[in-house]
Amino acid sequence: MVRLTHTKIRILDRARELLQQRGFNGFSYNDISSSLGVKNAAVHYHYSSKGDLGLALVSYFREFLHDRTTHFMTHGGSATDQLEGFFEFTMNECSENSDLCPLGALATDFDSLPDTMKAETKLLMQETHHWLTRVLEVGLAQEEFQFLGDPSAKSLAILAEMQGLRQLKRISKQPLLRISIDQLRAELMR
Amino acid sequence: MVRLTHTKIRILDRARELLQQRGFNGFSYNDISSSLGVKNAAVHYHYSSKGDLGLALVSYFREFLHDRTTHFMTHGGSATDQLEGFFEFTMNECSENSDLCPLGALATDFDSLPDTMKAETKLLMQETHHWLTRVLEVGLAQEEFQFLGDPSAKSLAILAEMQGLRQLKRISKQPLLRISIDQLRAELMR
DNA sequence: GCGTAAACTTACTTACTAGTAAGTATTGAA
DNA sequence: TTCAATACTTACTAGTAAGTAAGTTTACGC
Repeated sequence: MVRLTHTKIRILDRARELLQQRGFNGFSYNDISSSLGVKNAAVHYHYSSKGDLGLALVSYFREFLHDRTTHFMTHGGSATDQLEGFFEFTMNECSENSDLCPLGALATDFDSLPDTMKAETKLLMQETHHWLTRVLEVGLAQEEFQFLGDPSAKSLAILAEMQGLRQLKRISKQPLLRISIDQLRAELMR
Repeated sequence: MVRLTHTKIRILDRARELLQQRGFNGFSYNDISSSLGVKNAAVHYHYSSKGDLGLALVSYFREFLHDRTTHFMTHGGSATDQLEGFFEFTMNECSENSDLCPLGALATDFDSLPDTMKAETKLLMQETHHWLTRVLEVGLAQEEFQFLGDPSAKSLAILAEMQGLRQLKRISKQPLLRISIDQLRAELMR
């Protein structure tokens, strides 16, 4: 018999893929189970309701963000490195299979999400916003960046632009991100 | 007996509301019929399939865009007026009930849309992009605007930012749009 | 080898989805 | 006055959604 113990991890990863491809209301327990070769009830065994699964998903995104940014947030570092890392990550995730930004995928279905998921999604957004704001603040202080307005507003604008571009890319099927990131870099960097 | 002849129009308008609130896969024929006080089959009478309804919806958005921009596209005019009209419309639509941008609402569910809807959505995006690009071109030539990069890339960035902001606003429940539009204006206008 | 817990499957339920077939009321034209 | 089209309703279908109860297999500690 082959090992099955990592089923929970596989479920979460498949759910993540499906979320970023179809939105939270766009996939079912059956979509997950059939592609993993297990039964519907196996998914319910690990995540008793779809709300539980969704909550675990958003928590995963929060942890991922935390892991990637915690060193910068506690010890500082180059703002350019952080921003370039963000751009690179976004472009990789987007080019592979046109995955949506998690926040973008959750936003459309936001009204129908259970309250626990809403709260967790709000935290994910706040933390993402907070991190990028900090990057811009540091970049401004270290004279790596230049921009008008305050860092909080500018970081939100950048996040919104990336999120929107990843969605528009699915409609137009063209590599919109490369050009827009180049332009953003040109505007931001001295 | 009260007049019912305008049922088709009411169906389309309610479907538009639901699309911008929940996405295309987030509402059912029953959601429409029950809130209009008619039966499920009445919706099917006017729009035989959900794909038909969706196609009519996207066509409606295209017509709306065309009506609002045709004078500028054929006779020219002030680029600032066009841009301010766009900002004002976006802010009104967004503040009323946190409606999503149509393209944003369609993007998440894009993969599952019927081909006819995909094609029509692509046209809506192209036409929106083409209009805003023209506005930026004219604004640049008339020295109303200033920005880096080419107008096509910049207009896409603006559209993506607006779309993303309207989504993020639902998560944070805060008036993000006003600040971001102010900032965009400050960057763009001389 | 025995008991127990973890990790499932089988087989089901209830609710809701898009969609349809057949019937009914209303309207306007010939 | 009849005919036919329009605009529906009633009553249904097949498919799929999330969720559950009860049984089965596997691994491990004792």
